Amino acid sequence: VLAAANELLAEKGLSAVTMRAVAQRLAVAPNAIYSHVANKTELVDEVLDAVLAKVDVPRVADPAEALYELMSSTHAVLLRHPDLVPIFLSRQGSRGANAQRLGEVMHDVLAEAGVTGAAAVEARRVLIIFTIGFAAFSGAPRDDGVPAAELQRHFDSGLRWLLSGILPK
Amino acid sequence: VLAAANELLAEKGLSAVTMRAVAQRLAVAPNAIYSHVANKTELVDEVLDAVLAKVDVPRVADPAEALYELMSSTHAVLLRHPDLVPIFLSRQGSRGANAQRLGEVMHDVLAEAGVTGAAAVEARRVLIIFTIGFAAFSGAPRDDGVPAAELQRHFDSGLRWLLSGILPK
DNA sequence: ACCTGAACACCGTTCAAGT
DNA sequence: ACCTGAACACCGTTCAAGT
Repeated sequence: VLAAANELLAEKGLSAVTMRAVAQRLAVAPNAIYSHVANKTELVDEVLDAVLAKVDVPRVADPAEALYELMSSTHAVLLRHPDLVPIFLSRQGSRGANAQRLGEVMHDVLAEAGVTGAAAVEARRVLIIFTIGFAAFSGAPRDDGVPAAELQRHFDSGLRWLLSGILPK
Repeated sequence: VLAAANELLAEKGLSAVTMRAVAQRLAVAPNAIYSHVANKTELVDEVLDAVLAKVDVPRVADPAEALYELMSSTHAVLLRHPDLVPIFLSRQGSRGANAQRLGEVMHDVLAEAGVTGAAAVEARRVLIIFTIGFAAFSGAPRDDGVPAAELQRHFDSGLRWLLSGILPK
């Protein structure tokens, strides 16, 4: 079921992931899906978390650089699924297993950099929101002519600004 | 038509803004709406821009403080329409008249602060995305117990970090 | 445990026709 | 210019029933 949903996502985007389409792909009646998943929200949540599995966890010594790479990798993965990103943003609350794993990685790296406690929670939240938010914006269908490379540079700048605000000097 | 759509939004949220519901409120057949609007996307775009009319444009001398207040006001307005925000983020490209007006205000204030040209475009984009992104996250239905005041503080911190990165020292 | 058939209460949109 | 009636091609979800 989850596999079928992910295939549909990869092939035809989020709007093609309907209960009925998933059922059809499995050569089964539409309502049969409800034997495996409570409702569409739950299905989508699982699909979302599956995407996060593709984020690379960096292994570099410098914590500032590790954070930079972690957020860049997340940004890149999200850009490959533009239609998912807005839903990501509205659902976010460390739901899935992969989301939680990434949250812990961030926590550890921040601790290495000397940021702990409430400051770490704050830093993590700001970085996550900035990253997902930027991906949502950049991945949207563009009617203006802004090139992807420029958006990428702006993401970089913003990320650096935040990191230099977050990390102790 | 637009008025009916905005009423529905205010009363019952975005999901209640359907072509059929708007038609019903006007005591008219569903397809009659298509005499006044090309499709649902166009309707929603107009509803979105109407919301932006509520943002206060600050008139304080210090450009740093003006930017802070402008973004805070935008954030506050967006938080009053949580279900709209994800769509905002995915549609953003200076579409509506109000969005454009706010963009120009930001441009002017940045110029006062000595930020012009490509740097101004970059700063504007980063600030807008951060603000909308944070509103999208904060406005989402919370299953975790994070209090609104804490999210507000984190928005503030992030905004200050960005501003100190953006503005010349 | 997993599936089907049938139905309910919806969507956005189009087309031809009326005034 | 603005509306209607009727239809098309969809949705998510539920319920009773079958294996």
